Amino acid sequence: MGSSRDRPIADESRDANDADVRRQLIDAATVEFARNGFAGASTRAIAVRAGAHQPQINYHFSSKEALWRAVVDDLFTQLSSFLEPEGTFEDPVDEFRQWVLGLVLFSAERPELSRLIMHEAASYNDRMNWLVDSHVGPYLERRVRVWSSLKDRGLTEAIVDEFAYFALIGAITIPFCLMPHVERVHGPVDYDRATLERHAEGLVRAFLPGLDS
Amino acid sequence: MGSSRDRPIADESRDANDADVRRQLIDAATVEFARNGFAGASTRAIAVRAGAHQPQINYHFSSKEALWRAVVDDLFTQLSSFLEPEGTFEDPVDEFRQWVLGLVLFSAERPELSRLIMHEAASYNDRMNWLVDSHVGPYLERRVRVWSSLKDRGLTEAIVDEFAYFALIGAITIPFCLMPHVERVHGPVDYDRATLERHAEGLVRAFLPGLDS
DNA sequence: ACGAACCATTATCAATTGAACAAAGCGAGA
DNA sequence: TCTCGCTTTGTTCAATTGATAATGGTTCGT
Repeated sequence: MGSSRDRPIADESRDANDADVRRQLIDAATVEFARNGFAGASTRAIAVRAGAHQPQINYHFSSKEALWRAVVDDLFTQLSSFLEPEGTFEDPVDEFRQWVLGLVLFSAERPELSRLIMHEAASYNDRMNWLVDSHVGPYLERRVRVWSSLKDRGLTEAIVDEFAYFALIGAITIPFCLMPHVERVHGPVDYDRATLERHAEGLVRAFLPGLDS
Repeated sequence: MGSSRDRPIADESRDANDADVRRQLIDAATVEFARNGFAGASTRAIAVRAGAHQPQINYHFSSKEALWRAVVDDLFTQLSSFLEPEGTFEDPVDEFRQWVLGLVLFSAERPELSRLIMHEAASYNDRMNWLVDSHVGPYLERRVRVWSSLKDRGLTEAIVDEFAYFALIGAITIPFCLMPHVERVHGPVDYDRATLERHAEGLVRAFLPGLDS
């Protein structure tokens, strides 16, 4: 254990250390939580992956739960950078299209967020309540409103309204959520920007047949 | 469902007891595994929910893992009863439509299967390997073949091929997988057969715009 | 140079986990 | 009635969990 293999810091890093451990811990926790869920991820496994020691988790974050929330905060920050403009659209179709594309690109790059949510979303626990209250809630309401607006224009597919948003979320994220399986079936897949854009546009047209371009 | 939940054996049950404990344990484990994942579900919580004792799990099943596999076997048995005909179709469109409807109806009644899979599918572990090898594998290949067949006829939406099946699976199951959230947003939803049929048809037409009925 | 604040590191805690074991209960057949 | 096989029940174990305490070292302000 005492070897230099698991040493957390390189010799050159003097003060980079400060926030660096936090960063390493968050990145490691993102992987572990996304793979194994909250209960399945142990703080020791996270620490090993981060090249740190287990008590450092309780030092830099107050608890395992707080680390989990920090991971989610971090992922949603990254997500928002993919959905940047957000609200500057006049045409709901443009907004819808931009949102689908942004979510596709984000899910391809960071499938961890969807995986993390899927682990918690099967029931209502404290973590899920926090997630809905502090992140998903208002965001989701806006999406529902855009969908209503599109429906009023007669553009939407005849999917049951209550399910439309979640069906779309599923269609967008599940292929990336289950990427190991996609590749098991189809072999390695490459996600050039062009392919992802084509995919996003396909989904838009599937859910908005009224566009009939 | 069982009326006497907190009692392991009803007084009347003489030999019904034999397989009854197995049944109770599987039902309880289905709930616990679906809610909390494999790691998050404890054998003690399962036993309490089943009105049984924790060591009975290792007696009737050899291990927690074996119980999990029994749960999955049970759920797939129920699924197959929803997708009954399976292979008697000449027209791939009929087969596709029947499959979507079956999966919608099943997911509405037993969202546990999708939830259970979502918990495991984020990475490849022993459980996921077993699940793919013994249940999902050939089933999935058939779906991919049907999709190819539909694509050859120019019926499919221009979704990236490798993602089509998984996007559809996501669109079908996620609304039921995340039912607590659907109801949090839209209030209680009722799943009359008619509504579910309408929903399934909407999804079919979304992914097969070539039908343009 | 001194001490204070910060952080890494080791060791250890109580609680919970899945599993194992032994003994008792119980029904059926000889 | 007695015995045998299956099941239940109570207890216990080793391992793992998240968290804390204690110690040591480094950096910076004064």
